[in-house]
Amino acid sequence: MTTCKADTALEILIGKWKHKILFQLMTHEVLRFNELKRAIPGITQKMLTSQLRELEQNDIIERNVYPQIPPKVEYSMTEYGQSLRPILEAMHEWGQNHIKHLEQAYSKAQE
Amino acid sequence: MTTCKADTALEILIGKWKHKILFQLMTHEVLRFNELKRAIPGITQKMLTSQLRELEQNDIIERNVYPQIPPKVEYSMTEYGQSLRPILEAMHEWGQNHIKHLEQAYSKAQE
DNA sequence: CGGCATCCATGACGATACTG
DNA sequence: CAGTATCGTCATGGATGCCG
Repeated sequence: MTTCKADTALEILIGKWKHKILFQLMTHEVLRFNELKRAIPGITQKMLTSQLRELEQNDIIERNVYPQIPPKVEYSMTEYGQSLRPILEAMHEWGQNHIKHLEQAYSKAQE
Repeated sequence: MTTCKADTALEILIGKWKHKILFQLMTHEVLRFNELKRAIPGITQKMLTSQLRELEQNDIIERNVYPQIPPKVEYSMTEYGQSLRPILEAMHEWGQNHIKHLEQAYSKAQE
């Protein structure tokens, strides 16, 4: 416990977009490339592609290519990827609470 | 739940060092500047200082200055900061498991 | 549709030196 | 002891254009 292995988890979640991608895939089961792109405002194709590749390499998500024209590629979480769910949800919850916390701190500063 | 507030939590944890600092403070209650520096190999003074400042601004840690020569500054987690503990621990645990997962994937690749 | 290749800006991070 | 201050770097992320 003296050494910190949270690095490993953070390495996978870090990046401006990865957790957002995972959130979409946690709530949608299966999504196509452009569905993800639409669901995540501001992300560029390049970023979406690279982040998906990294998540795929880490066995967090699965990439399914349908060899047809026009191409169709579906992304979904792997069973292993599901193990991240509690962490993501905990962070999500904590984040929401933190916003309240900030508001409280702000109103106290106004007194 | 459609929007992802995990951002907020990640913003606080992101950075190469913040989670390591928090881990030390989670396991040690109170630490002085140089104690932290020694406990986290590779970190520079500049990084330690800046990361501590950011955590302090987010009300995660507390900074206690003893006005004396030589100076003495102690850092500890705030009560609010303790709310991050479950997340850090979950990530730590997940990280350890992930290492095993990688080893399994590797040995399978060898078959 | 779902990419990849290229170029470019920014800022996170680091090395080093100095200070009350 | 616990910091600033300054400067340099390199990776991350972003904009754009082309392709099967």
